Amino acid sequence: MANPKPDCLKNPSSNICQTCGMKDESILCSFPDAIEAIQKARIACKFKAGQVIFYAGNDSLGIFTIQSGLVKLEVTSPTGAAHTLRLMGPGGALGYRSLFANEPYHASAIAVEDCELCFISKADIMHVFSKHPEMALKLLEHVSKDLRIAEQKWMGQMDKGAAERIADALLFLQDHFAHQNWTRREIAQWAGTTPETVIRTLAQFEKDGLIDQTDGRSIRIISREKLLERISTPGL
Amino acid sequence: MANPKPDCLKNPSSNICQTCGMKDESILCSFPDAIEAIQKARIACKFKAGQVIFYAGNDSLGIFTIQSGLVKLEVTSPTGAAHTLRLMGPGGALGYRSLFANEPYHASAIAVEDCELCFISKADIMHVFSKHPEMALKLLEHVSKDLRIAEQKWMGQMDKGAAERIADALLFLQDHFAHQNWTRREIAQWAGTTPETVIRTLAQFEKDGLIDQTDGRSIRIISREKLLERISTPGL
DNA sequence: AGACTAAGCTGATTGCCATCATGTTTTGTG
DNA sequence: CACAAAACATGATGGCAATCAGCTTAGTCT
Repeated sequence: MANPKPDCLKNPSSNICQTCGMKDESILCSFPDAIEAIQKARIACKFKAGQVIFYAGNDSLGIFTIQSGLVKLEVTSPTGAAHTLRLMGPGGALGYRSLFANEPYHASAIAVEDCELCFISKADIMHVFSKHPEMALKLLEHVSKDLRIAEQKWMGQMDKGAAERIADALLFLQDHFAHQNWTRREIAQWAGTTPETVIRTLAQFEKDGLIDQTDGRSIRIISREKLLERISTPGL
Repeated sequence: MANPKPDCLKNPSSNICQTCGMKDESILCSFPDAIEAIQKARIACKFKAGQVIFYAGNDSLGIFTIQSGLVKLEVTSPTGAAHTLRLMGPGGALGYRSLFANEPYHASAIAVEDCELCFISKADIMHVFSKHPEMALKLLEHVSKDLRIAEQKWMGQMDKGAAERIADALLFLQDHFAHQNWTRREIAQWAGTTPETVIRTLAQFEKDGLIDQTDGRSIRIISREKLLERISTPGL
């Protein structure tokens, strides 16, 4: 096969994966029939925290699935501010939007933690699709949900204050990702605000007994209920 | 066939359409083989400006394609502010995201102008898909592009000032939709701001010779170039 | 025509939050 | 251990845009 391979696969830290575990949660593995075909097509690669998996503007050569670790999709505005679009953990995937849209990446993918990925080339994906047409519908469902999530998060940002967005972010990050060491900057990039505002807001939350951050820099949520109250109180 | 039909089809203004013209641009008509099957499944319905085609929270029973007129997808925040998520004209479609995600609508669809739609039930869509698997890939491409557009517009809103977003809106609305009578309110809902701010900004644009609004309420763009300059000037 | 409603327009005010500046603590690396 | 770099924290300032209020114009209906 003469499939193009991303640069990362030529790095010394890469190696061919014959036996890497297949997570059931992965969007590519909903159909048992297709798993074997995908297994054969996978190529493993590893990234350290902070490394860039792909850059906005480049073409998508295939899909990365996440075996372990956390990855963020990030866009940088003309003014230089970075914002986190999506976060993906084990079982998630990267690069599928660009692949299916036949567009270049519109965001860069960056490893938040050390992580292990598997790469599946576009040709291999399409080959599996041709044998298992139901998979396209499954992916369609997945991307359609992504679209709702993006539009909802967007609208949420619009008419909420910074404190509400930060409370939102705290709950979301705790619920969906084990990773405990979120920096104030990372929270800010997810909540669409600045590190200073995050710091001030967290101090206020602590004063109000909603969270506890006396233990180093980690944030412990004391009262989910009160945090939830802060998120949307229509009339007040 | 015992397919569920939306309420609108029971209205007096609805009628069965046997011969309505099929637009080539429609996302459902990329495959000639499938057109005939879809033709048979279509049901026509009409809406007047301001009428609601479906409400957020309801389940998607199928897809509407737009024969003529303009439709907006709108969300209302807990505080009561309305924002326009997407705009669709002739050849566009409605309801497909919810359908494929198997989720309720997350936004309401409202006719901006009088319009003529055609409804195709979920069962009919799926039947066509099963015979033409390539169509699912085409839809996947379409939704993937929607996702990019949503994420890009969102990011654009984040770190642009109101004037930039309004300049953006003016150009976008002129380029993509013939409809000339955008109210200040509609522009505000698209640009993510308030009617007052739109009015003040337009007055400033007029003073600077970018637009002309002496003719009643319509907005004539004098200099696209200068408007574009306002949109993104990174360093300055 | 007159009345009523929606849209357009203007001014004054306020508050939120980004920005800048500065200092402190933590981390991690040779 | 030292030292640099990054993260955390806090204060002061200013600008932008939402909000509220009042008013004018346009459009519609009887």
